Amino acid sequence: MGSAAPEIDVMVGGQSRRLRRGATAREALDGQAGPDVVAVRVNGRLCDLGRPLEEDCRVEPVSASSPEGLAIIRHSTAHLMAQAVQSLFPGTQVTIGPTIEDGFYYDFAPARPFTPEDLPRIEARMEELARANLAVERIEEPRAAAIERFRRMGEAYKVEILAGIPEDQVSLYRQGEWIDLCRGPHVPSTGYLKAFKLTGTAGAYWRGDERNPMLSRIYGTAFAGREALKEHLELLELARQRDHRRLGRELNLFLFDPIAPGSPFFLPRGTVVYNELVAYMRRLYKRYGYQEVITPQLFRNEIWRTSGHWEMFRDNMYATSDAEAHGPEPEYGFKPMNCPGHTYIYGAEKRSYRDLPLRVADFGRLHRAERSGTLHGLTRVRAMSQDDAHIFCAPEQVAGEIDANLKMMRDVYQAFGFEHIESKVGTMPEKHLGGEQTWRETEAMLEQALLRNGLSCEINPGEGAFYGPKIEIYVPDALKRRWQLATIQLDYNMPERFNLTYTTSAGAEARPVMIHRAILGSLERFIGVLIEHTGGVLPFWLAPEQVRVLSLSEKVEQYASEVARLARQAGFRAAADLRNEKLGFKVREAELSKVPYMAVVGEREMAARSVSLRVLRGAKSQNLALENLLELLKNEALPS
RNA sequence: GCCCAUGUAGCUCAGUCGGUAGAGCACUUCCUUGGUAAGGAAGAGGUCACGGGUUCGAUUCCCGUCGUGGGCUCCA
Repeated sequence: MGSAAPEIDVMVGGQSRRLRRGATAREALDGQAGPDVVAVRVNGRLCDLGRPLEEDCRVEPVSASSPEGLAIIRHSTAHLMAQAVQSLFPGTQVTIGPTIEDGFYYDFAPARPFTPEDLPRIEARMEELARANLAVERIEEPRAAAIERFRRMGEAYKVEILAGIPEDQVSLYRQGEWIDLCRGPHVPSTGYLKAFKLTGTAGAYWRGDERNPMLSRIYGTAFAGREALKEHLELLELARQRDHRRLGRELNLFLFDPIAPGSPFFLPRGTVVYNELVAYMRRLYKRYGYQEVITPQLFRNEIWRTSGHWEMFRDNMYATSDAEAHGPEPEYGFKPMNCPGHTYIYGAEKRSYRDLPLRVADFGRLHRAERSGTLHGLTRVRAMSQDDAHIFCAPEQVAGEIDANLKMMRDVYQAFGFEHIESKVGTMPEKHLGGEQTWRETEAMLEQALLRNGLSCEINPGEGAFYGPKIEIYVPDALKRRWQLATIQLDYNMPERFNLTYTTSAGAEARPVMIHRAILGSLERFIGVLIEHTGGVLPFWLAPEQVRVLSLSEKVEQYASEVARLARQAGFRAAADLRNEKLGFKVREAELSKVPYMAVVGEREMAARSVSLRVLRGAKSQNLALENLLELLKNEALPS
């Protein structure tokens, strides 16, 4: 093009303006940039407010409360934190500091790791720097110059990052004396950062690789205003109160003891929930044509060698020997999955196409040697059961089976009130069996299945199982945290390794396909998620105690016992609280134990053979004749 | 497994600048027989996670082990 014209056309808010070339985005907005505008989009690309405009373009303001604006605020707050850290702890190197879902972090290589006590100091320095309202200035310079600059500053990690950047020109951001390599954009000055909070410290490997040095990470969050920050912190507090580990103890559902790390003890109440979930799945299995089996816990290692677990999954397995063992090598492995065992059931008979699809379900107990640092309540355990099943089918039946599974999954999640599920396809991991060709084909089949069923389909690279790609279903709980529960995995390897065959209608020998699937996932994790989703207020059909009869005085003890007995005889889990306590006390305890129905009986009720029924979290009570009470309970729906 | 923090009664937590510990709730007994979220009193309950070290003396300081919590990594 020829020599640049001195003026350019800039579209702002639907109006075109002539501006001199090199005018800043802020000038283009001309007063439309209120105090909550933190950046702009120039032809759709996010830029600093101070960005000079070099050609005809469209400029739109980005407000602090928009998702992009919020991300910019958080990113700038990460910089502010790094500046504070380096001024308080000279010699600390910076590495990276991205924004994350509800905040940001910055990883440092400090002289000593940070502790929680350091956070208030850092926060105070951040406040100072924000009050100083330092201008945030973008600098562009050649990559070589930047490398030299950071080398002189002693920032080895930044030099390493720069070495991996392909562009010749890089951007830096300066606020006060402090400077950092960054793509931007950022807020115009530190005074824009008004609402932030440092939330924790953690160790984190450089570039997420455990072979690299451990860095020291500080997490924080930031919002456009103090009000939004406060709301966020309140949500965190709410999440803390709903923590399933806390509720599990308070509601007497389960306990953990150091005697068996990562392995829950389900107490009588928790066991009711557990068993009701299994009963529910069994009803679905009947409808969807599954057969349940019980298989061994401990297998000779031969099975794990054949399945590939010995090669791919050994780190996660417990092994043992029996009394006759001679060498030091363990001869048996506890099953971490049910699939290899199920291949023996398949292979125990000569199979024909008429047997397929063969759907084999198993609630068997699994053990996995999870690393100690990963254990977390019920959501990450070493001993668990899954609503596991393996479908052996002909290749042409795969699509139909996956569809049926996705349908069953929807039934289940609807029953628990989980909405807005998210689905992904986990693709070939580094450690895998089989050829890449098959992997790519089966990955495509799963993607198509999701799309066909109107589900979203993100790719989760390298997250498949070692024997095949998988559909992962994530469910958000009431506090918008996402958990992976269901999975559908497509496997062409296991049938091959165990040499499974069937006779086709044409009389030929063919190889079946194996589909591994679970809907609740592990019962342990599901119960944990369900507790957090419901805050411990489980649906009636899962409630460990469905009705509690509260006696008002000794005079009605017998009648109270009778009411509870009648409810039990009608098939409900009911108990009578006959203790020598006031009614208010008993009501409080029943409320805290989340019992769905409280039947209060005093002398009036005894005389009328009725109860005064109080519903959990309902202040009002209602007088009901005994028959009507039982009728009401019977109408409490089971999930379809 | 790695980094940081942490471990005191069943639970939630005080406390001991080194001289072997305390509250509330829960539990037991007694009094109270009470109408919809805590009636009163008394009692019992702890090798201060475990193992070493320093010290006249360690629950307290140091080291290690185990557990737990927040992350990293891994995964249902």
